[in-house]
Amino acid sequence: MSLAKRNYSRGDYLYRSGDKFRSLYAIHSGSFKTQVLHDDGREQVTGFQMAGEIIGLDAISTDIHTCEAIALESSVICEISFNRLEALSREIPPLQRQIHKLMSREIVRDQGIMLLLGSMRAEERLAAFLLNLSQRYAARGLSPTQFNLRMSRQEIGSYLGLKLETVSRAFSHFQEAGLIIVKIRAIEIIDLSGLQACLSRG
Amino acid sequence: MSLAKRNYSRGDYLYRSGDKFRSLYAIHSGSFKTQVLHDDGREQVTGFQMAGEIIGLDAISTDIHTCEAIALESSVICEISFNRLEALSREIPPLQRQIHKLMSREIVRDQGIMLLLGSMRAEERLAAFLLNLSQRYAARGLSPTQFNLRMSRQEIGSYLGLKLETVSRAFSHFQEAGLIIVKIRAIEIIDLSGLQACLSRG
DNA sequence: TACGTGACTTCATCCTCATCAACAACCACT
DNA sequence: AGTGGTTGTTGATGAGGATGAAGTCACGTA
Repeated sequence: MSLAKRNYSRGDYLYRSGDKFRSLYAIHSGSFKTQVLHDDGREQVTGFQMAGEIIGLDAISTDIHTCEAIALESSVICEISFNRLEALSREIPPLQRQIHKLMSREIVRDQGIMLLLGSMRAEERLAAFLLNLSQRYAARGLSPTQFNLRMSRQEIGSYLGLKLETVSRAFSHFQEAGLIIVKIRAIEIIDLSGLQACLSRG
Repeated sequence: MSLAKRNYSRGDYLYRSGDKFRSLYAIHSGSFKTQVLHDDGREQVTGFQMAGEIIGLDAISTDIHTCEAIALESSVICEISFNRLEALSREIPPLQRQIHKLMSREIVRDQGIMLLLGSMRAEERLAAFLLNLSQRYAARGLSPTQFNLRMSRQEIGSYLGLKLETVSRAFSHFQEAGLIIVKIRAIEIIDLSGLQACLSRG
């Protein structure tokens, strides 16, 4: 297994749309965003990935990357040769199953975002976003209620289908409502269940 | 390989959210919609599938179906045992590669919809939808410019993140602009490149 | 200290799309 | 034909979020 580690700084591309597909990338530390580009220049952030997650699954389909991945901070990446991974997985059924689960999980995640983009309003989207981050930090043994955002308001907006001003206003509104405390990129969640209620209230 | 064929009528469930995962389903003829449900009752159509396409990939992740699939018309389904498919694919590398491509293609498709939902306006969304259908009918040897919609305005709206009234208006507007002719569910595309222009114009 | 820059917030205004409601077309069943 | 139910069209109105511009804050540099 080729497991070469490589460093990336904020803004570095891990791969670009159109690049030939060779490997999957496991985030060893740090975080990335992935985004797709439209002909007319519009871009849509399709996900934020953090340590322990795998990027590059989109490219298996055509052997060409269809989106691009950019480091949000200093990060370390393990490159995984896909040919070797496929070969290995033929000999190790549990590995095969893991790969399938990994890809399926990505499909389920995307469906959740479609639900969010298709039928939630601005503040529900932001609440869902914060709760998702909270869960993922918790799953890594970090605080689920205090963390620093790695991405800008603009990037959050692109991910959630909103303009950055709307994101900014929703943050302010949550703060006024006593749900969170926002200091630019430092977030403290005061009332987790209040945020959850924000979601189910429709 | 268990390839039992089964018939479904309009409205029949192929599987429901929460069902145990056992098989993938290949659509032999007919068409389906898949949708996810939200706690508060909201639902979001995540895709329309037609003959030759595979449904059920979402369930591999947790062994539980996370969305539901419903027949849009009389349809025939081939059920494919996933355990046997995995076993076979260990012996037939090209099959393994096909499965990976299939799942990756689904991820790419979802990213396209995220782009649509996150950054396009109503008429662009409908144009993208019609062009996508057109391509898929063409790929099946059917007319890319004349076809019958299998789904209601409500279902199109749910898929595109719009209300059915907005969908209806967008259809009327395209017709006034001479791009298409709409007779309820019968669509004729008059000006394909005009529809494409509708997209890139932003 | 002064200046410049980039990221975030706030405000006033405008536009798109959702909402509510009335109506028309079509189907299945009497 | 008559009836009710479902689906689609159209119009008037309003709300949510986009837009554009200006203001604030933190930080780096001279």
